[in-house]
Amino acid sequence: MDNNNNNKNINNNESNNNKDNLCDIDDKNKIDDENVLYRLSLNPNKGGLQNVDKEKINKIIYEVSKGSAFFKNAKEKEKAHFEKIKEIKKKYLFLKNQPMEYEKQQMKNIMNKMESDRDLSQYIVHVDMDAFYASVEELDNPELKNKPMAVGSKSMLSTANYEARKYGVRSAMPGYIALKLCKNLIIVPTRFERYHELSHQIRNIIANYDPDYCPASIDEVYLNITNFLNDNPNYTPSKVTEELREEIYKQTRLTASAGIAPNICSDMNKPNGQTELKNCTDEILKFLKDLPIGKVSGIGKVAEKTLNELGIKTCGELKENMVYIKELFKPSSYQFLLSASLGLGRTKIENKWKRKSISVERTFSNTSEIQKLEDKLHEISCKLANDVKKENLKGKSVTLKLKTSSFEILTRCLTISKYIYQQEDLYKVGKKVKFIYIIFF
Amino acid sequence: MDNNNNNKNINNNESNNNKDNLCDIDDKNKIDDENVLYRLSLNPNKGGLQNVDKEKINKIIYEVSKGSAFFKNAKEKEKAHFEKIKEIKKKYLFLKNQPMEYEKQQMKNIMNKMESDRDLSQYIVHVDMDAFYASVEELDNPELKNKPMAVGSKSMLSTANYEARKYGVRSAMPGYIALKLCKNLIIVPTRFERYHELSHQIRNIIANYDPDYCPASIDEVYLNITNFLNDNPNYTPSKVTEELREEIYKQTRLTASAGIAPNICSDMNKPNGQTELKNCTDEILKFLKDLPIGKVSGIGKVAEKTLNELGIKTCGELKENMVYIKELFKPSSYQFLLSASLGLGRTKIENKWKRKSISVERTFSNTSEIQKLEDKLHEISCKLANDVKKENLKGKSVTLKLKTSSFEILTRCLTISKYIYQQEDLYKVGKKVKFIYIIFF
DNA sequence: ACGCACAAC
DNA sequence: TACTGTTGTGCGT
DNA sequence: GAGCAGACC
DNA sequence: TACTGGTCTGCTC
Ligand SMILES: Nc1ncnc2c1ncn2[C@H]1C[C@H](O)[C@@H](COP(=O)(O)OP(=O)(O)OP(=O)(O)O)O1
Ligand SMILES: Nc1ncnc2c1ncn2[C@H]1C[C@H](O)[C@@H](COP(=O)(O)OP(=O)(O)OP(=O)(O)O)O1
Ligand SMILES: [Mg+2]
Ligand SMILES: [Mg+2]
Ligand SMILES: [Mg+2]
Ligand SMILES: [Mg+2]
Repeated sequence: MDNNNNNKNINNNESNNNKDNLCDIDDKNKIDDENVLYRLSLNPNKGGLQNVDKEKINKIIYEVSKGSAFFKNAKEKEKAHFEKIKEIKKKYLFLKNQPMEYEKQQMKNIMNKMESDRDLSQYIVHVDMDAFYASVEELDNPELKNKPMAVGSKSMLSTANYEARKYGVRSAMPGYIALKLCKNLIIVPTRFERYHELSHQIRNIIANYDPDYCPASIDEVYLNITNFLNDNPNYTPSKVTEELREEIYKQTRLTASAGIAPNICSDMNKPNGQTELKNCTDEILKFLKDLPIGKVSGIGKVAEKTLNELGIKTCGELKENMVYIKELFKPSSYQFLLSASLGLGRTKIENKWKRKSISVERTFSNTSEIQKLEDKLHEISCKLANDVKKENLKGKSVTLKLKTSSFEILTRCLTISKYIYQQEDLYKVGKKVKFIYIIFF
Repeated sequence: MDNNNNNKNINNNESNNNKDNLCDIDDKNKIDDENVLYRLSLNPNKGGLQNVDKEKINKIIYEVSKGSAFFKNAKEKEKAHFEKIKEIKKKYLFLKNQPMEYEKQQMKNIMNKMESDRDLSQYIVHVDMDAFYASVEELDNPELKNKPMAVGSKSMLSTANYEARKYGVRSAMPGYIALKLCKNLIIVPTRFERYHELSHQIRNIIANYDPDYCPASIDEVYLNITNFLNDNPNYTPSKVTEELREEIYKQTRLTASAGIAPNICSDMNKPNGQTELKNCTDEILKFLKDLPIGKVSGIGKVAEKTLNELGIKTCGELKENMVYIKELFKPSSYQFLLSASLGLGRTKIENKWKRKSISVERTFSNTSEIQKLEDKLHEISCKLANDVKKENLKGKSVTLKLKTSSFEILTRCLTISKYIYQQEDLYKVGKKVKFIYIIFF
């Protein structure tokens, strides 16, 4: 499920790939390892605790990662992104030297219009469970409590409890690296069914406050408590949220955090906390003023770096620079950033989620044996057919994804005339797809 | 060594690949297996005996081969060739309906000119050893005599003795197929050094008759006995040739056959025979009249089929059709066919052979493991470096050849700035070369 | 329609 | 020894 | 310069 | 079970 469809790709700028022959001599197309590191876990803006020794942790991560194929791939990606940034910067510097008086006035008008359209009538709450998988594991095995623990395997962790986060252990961190950061880390295997069970339980609780709640992921929900507040005049938004979280805790012994605000960080007071942003423009803008842009959901590490390179580090700075952003980014990205800079989250919650795709993927150790690849194709086609059957689905576009040992990701897609759903058909279409592979280099 | 540089590729016609959208409805692009078989050994025009049960042999070959990857490949090749033939035929039919009076007169003039330029003053002899490798093996192991025997392995035979040829066993036939044709066939492994030894011995004998003899391959030589005849007036060309063959036999106990004629089949009287074509236009043309075109060195199975499809089966017919051939084939092919139709072989023998390329190739069982391919690359680079060293060579263009399990042949070439010759360099360049490979289909 | 880079959890 | 798996977005071609 | 089909032994 | 290995030519792009 993915009801988080706000803006999954805002990295769309106007750098038209005019590879300029005239370019700085000492540019040299080299990317320092340091500039790659930000892609390898530990973004302080994203999930995790603050008070950790960032320097030390990054050093360890770097020592473990450097030279690896994964690191090399990150470096390649970084190099490509660096080129894009160069283009944007150039345009930005040019624009900065323009008066842009008309555009500035225009931007003011746009913002004023949006401001006047701001819907302050709705009370939206965003609830997100704390260290969800890890907390469920602690629930089922209390011995794990107060010990650094993470869910996943030595290859990859899904999440870590807050004890482990003190050491820098995070979601999407390989377990063997996490162990370097915290040698006492306990790694427990994933049990999806159990997490889904509790996820349902939690949603049922939330339904009492808004039957039209909108699940955003396995551990989070958006709900609109405006109706509830009208029906229960003695409640305040904060009180509703407290009660809701308390109710979750009572029934599941799991803690949740919440944000009372349109689309604004519910993780300000994590874990087991909540933050209210009054439905009031001034307070929202004050909150945003110094909020690092990377905190905004939809701005990932790449977009964050792009903006940082333009000198934009906070949402306040973003707002100030929207005149330029309008010129530098494609319309949809600009629109998203504009909304973000004004703190305009959705005030309408829709829960009519309809699946658009279904997929199975497996990572396996490097091989050059076609037979092994075919075996894998068979394996995933079986699982996929099974999953498809469960939901009575059918599809007519099949994408085969291949990740090389250098972490390059290739996809090949084939759209066929009739809908299919059976394993044999999926496998057959998968086999039809061709990957071009280069031998030797 | 290859001093046989007459015409190694005459399959160059004027079919400009105009793939016509308008084409016979029942054409269907299908090639019957029967039309593929001619590519799989047993071309009666080429080496071998005549009086064999061609039908039966072809049936056995077909039964063993059909369905194999090799056969499928031959079929693909045939399909492509079929398209070419279609184009040529279409043009041919068009031309046949033209008066072509000017062209016919022009052709007569050309032929008359060539005829008057014909050099009948030189006596050229072409000596070719009988079943060379096999005869050497019989020489060294007389037990093999009078038994069907071939040289090579179960995978591939280089040649067969005349006893084996009665069963249809031929050069370039896989040993395991040959065994189906002749279950008592003895297959002995190849011993190149030994054949080369005898080859030298034979050449030394020939040098007595023409010190400027020209080796055309390991077992054959062109020599010009004109000087010898002048110096020894009591000899006739036939007598010289007989003496020469007798001398070879005396000194090596190996039989040779010979043709006394400019470039005309020395295998008319194989084995252990000789044929003289008088230096006289009429006799030459009479000989050519009914000679199947496939007998001509330079006309392989593909060119033979092309011509056959035009109704041209003999050199006589070829001569009659040269007006059309001139239009249908590219200049160099036309030139070659014209000379062939008139029986104009080279009357100048050159022995200034200079190597143009040197290569090593190995066939191995199918693999999709890069490591194995790299190992093979290493192996052949070692052998190549060794061979290169022996002749003190160096080169700056490296071609890597890859044969797939479906017998598709791919080559990739890389020309570098400086000359190389060491194994390490050869290997390195080989590794630089890239093959594009398609996974799954 | 396809392939890619990014994003979130 | 070892860097996930699922869903979705927007853009360029 | 590069890649392919065809040829010969 | 299994369809070679070495050298060269001409065409096309
Ligand atoms: N990169 C990932 N890969 C796989 N599973 C993930 C990943 N990130 C998160 N998950 C899973 C495990 C998490 O417990 C669950 C919810 O994610 P999320 O809410 O972002 O973090 P969390 O609930 O573990 O901690 P937090 O207290 O920060 O919310 O989704
Ligand atoms: N296709 C081949 N592959 C590898 N080696 C070959 C091939 N054809 C011939 N040879 C080798 C083995 C032969 O004995 C030698 C001389 O070839 P060639 O003169 O054509 O046949 P031959 O000498 O075996 O019989 P013939 O009596 O017909 O001349 O070259
Ligand atoms: Mg959470
Ligand atoms: Mg979450
Ligand atoms: Mg011979
Ligand atoms: Mg020969």
